[in-house]
Amino acid sequence: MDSATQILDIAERRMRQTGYNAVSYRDIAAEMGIKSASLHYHFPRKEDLGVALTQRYSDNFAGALENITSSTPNPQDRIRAFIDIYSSELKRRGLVCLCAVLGAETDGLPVRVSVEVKSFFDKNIDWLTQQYEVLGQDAPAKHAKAALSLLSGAMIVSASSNDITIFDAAVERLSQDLN
Amino acid sequence: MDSATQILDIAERRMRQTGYNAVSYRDIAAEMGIKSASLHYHFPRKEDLGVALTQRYSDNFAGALENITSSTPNPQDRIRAFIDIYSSELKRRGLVCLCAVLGAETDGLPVRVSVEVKSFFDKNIDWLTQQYEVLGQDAPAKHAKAALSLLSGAMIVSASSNDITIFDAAVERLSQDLN
DNA sequence: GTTCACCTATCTAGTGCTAGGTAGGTAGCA
DNA sequence: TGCTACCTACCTAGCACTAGATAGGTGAAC
Repeated sequence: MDSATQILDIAERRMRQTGYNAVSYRDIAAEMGIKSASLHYHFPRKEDLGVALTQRYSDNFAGALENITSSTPNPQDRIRAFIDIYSSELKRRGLVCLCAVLGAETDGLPVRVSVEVKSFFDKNIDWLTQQYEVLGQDAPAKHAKAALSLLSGAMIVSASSNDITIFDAAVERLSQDLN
Repeated sequence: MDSATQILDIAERRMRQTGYNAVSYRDIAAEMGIKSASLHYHFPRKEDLGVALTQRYSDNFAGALENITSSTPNPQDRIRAFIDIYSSELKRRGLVCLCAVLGAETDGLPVRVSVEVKSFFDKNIDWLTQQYEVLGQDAPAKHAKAALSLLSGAMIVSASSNDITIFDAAVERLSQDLN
């Protein structure tokens, strides 16, 4: 596999577990079996790694949303598919959304990284707003903001408490709107 | 003011903005106008500071919940008062709940600190569960878990996006259950 | 005259980051 | 084909700096 991709994969997993500042080039390099100096060949500064990471994450997510939009006509099913993205990541890999984690330490991030995080939230809210609009919800934007907040918070509290029933309760709550 | 209290105050504010790992003894000491070595007199290890911080935060919160319980008979009003605690901190001081922030970086915290964070969430959920139970909600525990998740996530997303309407949407959503 | 709250000075470990080097591969050209 | 030039992806070595942490000293307050 491509080294840059491997670096991003490892950094992403670690940052989703511990946050941005707890992850070091040395840790990543050690896991890869190379020297930390070599990481700077691919990502000159840690900030560059952070930006590449959040952009890739955001792009992948946007792609997934496009797939849902084109393959799923029903807005209820679309929202269920949206929830499933977060759900499967948490249940299969035990990982919280990267941007939810980084969002919690916003003021401790390089500005370029926090800008990407904010942009990720924007895109999510916009997409959800569209779905709730089609669904005929009054105040679809409010619904979207609350839905994203609920999912983000549920991942964090659930992972931190090591209690998946917290996340499940949040999903159940969101699903009730769809009937 | 007592130095230990002052240290805790500064550390709390900074950690609620940037997370645990981005806060250093030097930063805190500089803001106080003393040397970083002096901090170790009050809190020998950073882990000790983290534990004291989360315990104080958790105790203060538990006290506030007791006050609400004894002074407010109506469960609807109790939940509104609960929401107001988070709301006023975010709106007046721009600060996210300490444990929501630390919860996001759980695996990057000293274990004793993450245990306190988990305990904070437990207490919140227990108290909310009681209120929803009195309210006659079916599945009060699920309601409580979703409510805490929603508030925690809304603080993070709202602060990170610098958009208070996100938090407001969450509060509105929670308030609708109470009518 | 002991305790308290701080200091100076220093340590070890670890951070991001850079300089300079090199093995092995690729492309252009005589 | 063989030579030259360049590139990729690492390496060793070490820089400057910051982290938390410690030992031992000082002056004021009780």
